[in-house]
Amino acid sequence: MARPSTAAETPELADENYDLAEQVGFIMRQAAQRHVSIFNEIMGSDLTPTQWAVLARLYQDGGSSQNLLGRQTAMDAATIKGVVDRLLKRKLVQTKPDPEDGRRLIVELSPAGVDYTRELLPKAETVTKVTLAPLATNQRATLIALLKQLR
Amino acid sequence: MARPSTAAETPELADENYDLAEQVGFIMRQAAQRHVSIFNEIMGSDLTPTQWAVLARLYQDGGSSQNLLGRQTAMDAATIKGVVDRLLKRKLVQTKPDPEDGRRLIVELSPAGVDYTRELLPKAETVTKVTLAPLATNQRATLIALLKQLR
DNA sequence: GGGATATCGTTCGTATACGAACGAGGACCA
DNA sequence: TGGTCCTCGTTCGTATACGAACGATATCCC
Repeated sequence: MARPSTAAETPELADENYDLAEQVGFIMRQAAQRHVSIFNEIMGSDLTPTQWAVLARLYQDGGSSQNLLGRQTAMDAATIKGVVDRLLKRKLVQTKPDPEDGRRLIVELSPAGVDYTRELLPKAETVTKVTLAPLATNQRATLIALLKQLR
Repeated sequence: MARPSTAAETPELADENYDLAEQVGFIMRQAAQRHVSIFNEIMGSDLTPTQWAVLARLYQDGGSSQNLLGRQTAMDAATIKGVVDRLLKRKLVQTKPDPEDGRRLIVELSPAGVDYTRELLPKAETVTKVTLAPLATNQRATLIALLKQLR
């Protein structure tokens, strides 16, 4: 490892083997960036990956409370609120109070949201396909299995 | 796949096999979230993963122009500017104009930044270790090799 | 020399991400 | 019944992320 020009010359050899470019976190961030880039190309820039996650989850399993929806799509309460608000503004989603629990807000797809989601499903499948294109078929299953263990 | 309550009943069976929870992008986002969470626990909340990436890169290879530094740490020009600005405010980094190119701003570690980075190196190694802890040794190399193909 | 082209750093706007704090509502038990 | 504790949704502040546009500077090539 090269020394920075301003470094005092007391190299602790024990740490000289740290290479940023070899750390999982850094590599994973780059892979995720490429994925988002592919997503934007294919899905169009008017929908983000997190917004799509919400639509897809609601399409699969119907409405749920806002916080639960956030858990199902890997967003905390503050983040899911912003996403739902933006989907509400576009009328892809609608909300209503939960009659059984005064704290809860039920979020579900609007009819327009259902149509919109259904139209985008083939593109979403393409996103996954293109993202995994550099890998051989058996490698794709391996990668997904390994990533699942890191959740 | 369950139908959303507001869906018209015209299932296109071709798309019924899309499951959000099985898409690489979604799984990768969750794995990245866990990694960041581990990072924050170990490194302390006063430094972010991207800020660390900048410090580590400068420590390894010395100063470089701001945009090049961004490329090396996987950030675009707008993002790297914000990160450098915040590191400047903490005096972990210093800048100077490039005498050979009037457009360039050279960014390098300050002496305090060198010390700070060197102290954190062992913790950074721990972050990688803990992140990969759920995997067997041979699986770790496999995962990294696969992720590298997705950049 | 000078014009076309490219790069550099900056700024703006929008969208995640998430910690922290808050009030309202619900569950539980003494 | 009343108190304690938890969950829910909301808001604030900070930090990535990145597209788009801009002016300043370099480079290339006729």
